[in-house]
Parts: sequence; structure tokens; C-alpha cells
Amino acid sequence: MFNLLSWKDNLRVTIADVAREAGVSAMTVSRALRDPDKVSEKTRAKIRAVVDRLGYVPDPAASALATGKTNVIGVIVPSVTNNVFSDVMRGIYEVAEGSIWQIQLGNSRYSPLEEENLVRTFLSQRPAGLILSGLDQSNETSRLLRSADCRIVQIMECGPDPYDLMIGFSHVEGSAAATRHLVSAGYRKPGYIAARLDPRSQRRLAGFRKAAEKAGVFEPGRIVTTPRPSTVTLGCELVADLLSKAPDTDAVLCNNDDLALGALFECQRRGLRVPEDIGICGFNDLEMMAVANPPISSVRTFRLDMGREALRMLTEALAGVEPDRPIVDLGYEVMPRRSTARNG
Amino acid sequence: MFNLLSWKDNLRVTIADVAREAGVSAMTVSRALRDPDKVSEKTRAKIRAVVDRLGYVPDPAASALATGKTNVIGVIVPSVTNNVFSDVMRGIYEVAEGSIWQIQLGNSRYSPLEEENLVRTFLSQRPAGLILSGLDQSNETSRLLRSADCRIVQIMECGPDPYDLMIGFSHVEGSAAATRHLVSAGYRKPGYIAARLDPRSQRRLAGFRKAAEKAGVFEPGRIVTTPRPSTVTLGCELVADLLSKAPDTDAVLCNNDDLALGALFECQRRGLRVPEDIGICGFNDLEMMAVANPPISSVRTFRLDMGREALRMLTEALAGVEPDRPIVDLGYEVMPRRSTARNG
DNA sequence: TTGTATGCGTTATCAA
DNA sequence: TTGATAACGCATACAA
Repeated sequence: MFNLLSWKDNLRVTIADVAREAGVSAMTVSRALRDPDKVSEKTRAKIRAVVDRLGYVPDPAASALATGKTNVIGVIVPSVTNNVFSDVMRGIYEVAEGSIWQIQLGNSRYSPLEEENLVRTFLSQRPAGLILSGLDQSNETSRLLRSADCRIVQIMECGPDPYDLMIGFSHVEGSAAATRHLVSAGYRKPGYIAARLDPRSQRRLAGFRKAAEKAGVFEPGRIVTTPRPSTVTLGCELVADLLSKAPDTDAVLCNNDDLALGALFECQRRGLRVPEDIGICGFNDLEMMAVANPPISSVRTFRLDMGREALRMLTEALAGVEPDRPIVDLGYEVMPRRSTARNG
Repeated sequence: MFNLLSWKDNLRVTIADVAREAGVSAMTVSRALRDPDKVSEKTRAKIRAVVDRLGYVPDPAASALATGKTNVIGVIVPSVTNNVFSDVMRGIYEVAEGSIWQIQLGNSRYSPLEEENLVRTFLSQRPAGLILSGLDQSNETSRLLRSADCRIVQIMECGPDPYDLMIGFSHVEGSAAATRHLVSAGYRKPGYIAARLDPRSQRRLAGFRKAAEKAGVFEPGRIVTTPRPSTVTLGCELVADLLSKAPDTDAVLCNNDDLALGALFECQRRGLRVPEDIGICGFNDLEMMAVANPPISSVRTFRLDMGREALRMLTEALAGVEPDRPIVDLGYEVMPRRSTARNG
């Protein structure tokens, strides 16, 4: 007489099943899988065979409970659609692929409060590590992170007083360098357009202001911003707004490349010649910048590398290999192209 | 005399701590949190107070082990950078936000083998559900999915014989409709450019072929493809290639909008007038299409809705509410714009 | 090198 | 309505 089997009985292959089949104890199986050296050649082979035959996969929940650790690395980004973050994510997934590390992605949608909830949720899962963006966490988030029992990497920008590790670049300096480029190209009335003023956008604006003031070309009336998320369409609207407020504007530094592309389209629609009548410069240097008509100048940032390096530093630290220095500044590079080549 | 406390002792607040403080049993705390109705008003309040005071957060690993279930919903996408999938992801995260469901994202990088590994890993975590793309899984993946003890949603396209639930649209039909649009706009020598021929791209190409043949305008020499991932830059190259092979081409249907934008740039660089000399049509209708110079025709797809609906269907099914029908076809919409307006 | 006893934090089951 | 007990699957500590 059979009694009804619950799903557990017929579906899950446990370490005990493997042990029984292989004629060893569960502990030996556990060892053979995690610490093969501590098990004799012979039994190891026997066990591996049974594991393959039965298709045994360890239960991460059980193992997390037993060890108090997981292989989960939480990644919190402000946006999953923004190209900037998707490049970073790609770098992260690239390095995670094939490793023991499980990436768990959270989307804070640029909200410190959502970020806080995500951090809390992630921490309850005993992650091995956490990767999150920027320097501007809520007080409660900071508190949680400072007392967290896991390694942490802050990405996207550099600053003082990291929780643990950090990799990024200076948005203030990148933006200032772009501004200097505009000035040295001969533009004297540069404007700035920005969408979604998250902390990094604000620092880029600050960099523009700093450099423009220093060059004596700063004019608050040539700054146009909006809290709306940035799109190419919004680039059109913002530059239109800028030109109506300050028609003598002769260059636009854009908070990012979507805006810059929109600005290009809109200027051309109005019959303005780029770069003669107006110069346009973006930020991030998405690949499309180089093939636009004319090619659009931008500030290149190393997003893919940032993702890769962030995970590499983190996982090495978890393996006991501390990085040479906890803060890595990847820098930036101004890419001058025809859209700002006023003088030839 | 104190003995050294391990991290477990000082960090983790367990259900037992709450129970002790509240003067009830652990079971009652557990009930109070998951099934409040089964606990008296009074003790429930007492417990909630202690939970808040101690900052108790249940350990998902322990709970997973005890119940054999998790709140994890695995999502496997072929790319995290492709705008198409990032929109879908945004929809998914939008609906997941604030719910009990944890999204775990996997990136298969267009590789059936990586997809298989991800499915295996995900399944070992006893997910509540799985969302994955398309109809073309490996045999082993299919086997795993058919015997999986969780709900499954296939997204991005519709087809017969779903594992469980399905939401998408017909790529063949969308592409065929775009082709008919070109023909009805007066183009007689349409070409097709495509990058990364994943299964959906191939079906779009098939749709072009089908419709072009029916209209008597099909010419294999006007098809240019490459396995490289699509970029705007690649759009330039492919259209250049197309024009050198078949200089009389009078329209290009592009496998996606990145290619279409590149095609526009390249054609304009060559002094070709769009739409008079050559028509250009994309696929997906990214927002930038509408503001390009000229605005670019495209086939609109409902990616955000797809993400939202996929997760909604899935979570409702998990809550015991079966969807009206297991297969949802979201359709598409041809968006005619100036880039294909040959006749005015 | 291998095995035994025990505990991780939670929940299902059954009893009170 | 509440509580005691056992079990989930694995790994630590120690013993053999």
C-alpha cells in the first residue's frame, strides 16, 4: 500500500539521498562538494557520479540557514532603463556569470526611501555583499549599512568616507572639463540643460557652474532643468526652452547624452547650424554619439569597467584578498567631436 | 564575565526573541505576522509592538526551508542593456515594488546554454515563479520547466504550447505590417537590415520576407544581417553595406530602432534624402523615434505593459486567481512618420 | 579520511 | 486562541 507522497518526497533530491546512494554519510557528500581535498579520491569520484545521476543541487536556503551566509550579492540601482546603469549592470553580470555569486537586483527608482527598503530587505537575506550607487543615502540607510555584516561597494562616483569600498569618478570634474572644452572651442554663452536632478546630476551642474564662473561665462539664465526623467524628447523641449529664455546661447552642455541627442534634433529642426551657430556636448558618451550628424562631443565614462571592477573588488575581498586601495577613481575623458568644433 | 559573542548573538533578532519579549510562543508570533486573524486582537498588538521595537525581520532562508517555498520570482532576460528588455524589466519592478515578491534577475546574454544554467540555478531556489523570454528554450531547459514546481510566464512573443502563461505579440505579423506600410507608401525596392539574429529577430525577418514576397517586392540581395549585437553604429554600417550591394534600394526596414537611427544618420551623411530617396522604418518605437529629423516610422510594441502584465498575471495566479486566458497577445501598432512619407 | 550529534530560524501539525 | 514538538536540508564541531 502506498501513501500519497508530498511534492517534497518525489521532487527534491537531498544530500541524504546522495549519501545513501553513494554509501557514505551526508557530511562526506557535503565535504566532497565544498572542500574536495578533504575527501579521498575514490569516494569523491563515487559521490560526483551519484550527484550527476540524481541531479542533486544543494538547497541554498538550507545552506544559508546552516552557515549564516549566502552567495547573494545585492545590487541596487536607481534605474533599470537608464543606459548608464544598464551598462554597469552588464559589467556586473558579466563577471558574475559562471561564478558562485548570485546577483539580486533592486531598482530604487531614484528614491532614497525605496533604496532604504531595498537595503533592509536585502540585509535580511544575509547577503555576502551589497553594491549601491552614490554617496547620498538616507540616514537610516547609512546606519543600516554601517552596521551591516557584509562587504559594500559604492559605485558611480567617488567621495570621502566610504562605507567600505568605492569605485566611480568625479561628476563635478567631468562636467567642469566639458565646460572648459566648450570655452576653449570658442563658445562664450554656454547654457546647461538637465533632467531628473539626482545627486550626480546636481554635481555635474555644479561642475558646469564652477568652470563657467571661472571662465567668466556663467549666466544663471542659461540653466534649464526639470525633475522629469530624461529622454531624447525632453532634450528637444529643454533646449527649446533654453533658446526662448536666452536666444543668444551659443552652446549647450547637456546633463546626459539622451538630452544631447534631443538638443541636436531640435536645433537642426530650427535651422541652427551645429556647431557654427550652437555647440552641443553630452555626458557619458553613449556609442551613438560618435555616429550622429554631426558627431556629438561628450564626456566618456567607464561604466562597463565600473560594473566589472565593482564586482571583482567585492568578490576578491570576500575571498580574503583586499583591494590595493578601497577607493578607485576611474576618471573620465572629454571626447571632442564636430558638434563643438566651432573653429574648424 | 562576558564570553565573546558571535555575530549571530548580537545581530540577528529571531522569532524567539520576539516571543520571549512578548511573553508568547514563537508559533504565535509566526501566526501573528502571517495570519493575523488567527491571533487575538490583544496579543497581536503586543507582538507587533515588540516586532517594531526589536526591528525583527523574518529570515527568508529559514522560512524557505520550513515551507519549501520562497517569495522569489526569477526573471531571465537575454540582455540587460537592450532598451527593449529594460522597459520590460521596469514594468516588472514597478509591479513588484512594495509587494512581497522578490525579483531575481538573470541575464542569459542570448545564450540558450546560459539560460539553461540560470533556470537550473533558479529552480534550486524554489522560486514561486519564473518569467522568461520567448519560445526557443533548449531541450533540457524545456524539460526542467515542464516539471518545475512553480508558475511560469513566457514573455516577448506569443506562440503555441506555452509552459504555463504567456504574454507577448507576433513578431512575424508586426514586421509584415511594417513591410506592407512601406509598400503602400510607394517603396518598391525595400531592404532589410538586422543584427544579432536571435529567434525573434529571425521571425521579424521572416515577416518581412513573407509580406515582401506577397507584394512582389522581395529581393534576397537586399537583406543584410550580422550576428553582432545591434548598435546605432552598426545601423550605419549595415545600411552602408546594403547600399553598396543594392544601390537601387529605396527603403530599409530595420530590425530595431537603434539600427534605424544609425541608418538615418548614415543615409543623411551620404546626402540621401529621407524619405524621398530612401524610406526608413524601425521596430519597437523607442521614444526617440518620434523626435528624430525626420521622425522615424516604427512598429510600436508594448514593452512596459508586457512587464507589468506578466508579473500581475503571475502573482495573481500565485494568489489563486487564474487569468482569464493563459495567452495574452498585446499586439503592435505601425507608427507611420515622415521617414517613410514618400508621397507627402 | 569519515561519521555522529547538534543547531540554524521558521512553520506544519497536532494537542490543549 | 495558543503552545509543544518535530521537521525542513545543510554545515559546524568534534569524535572515531
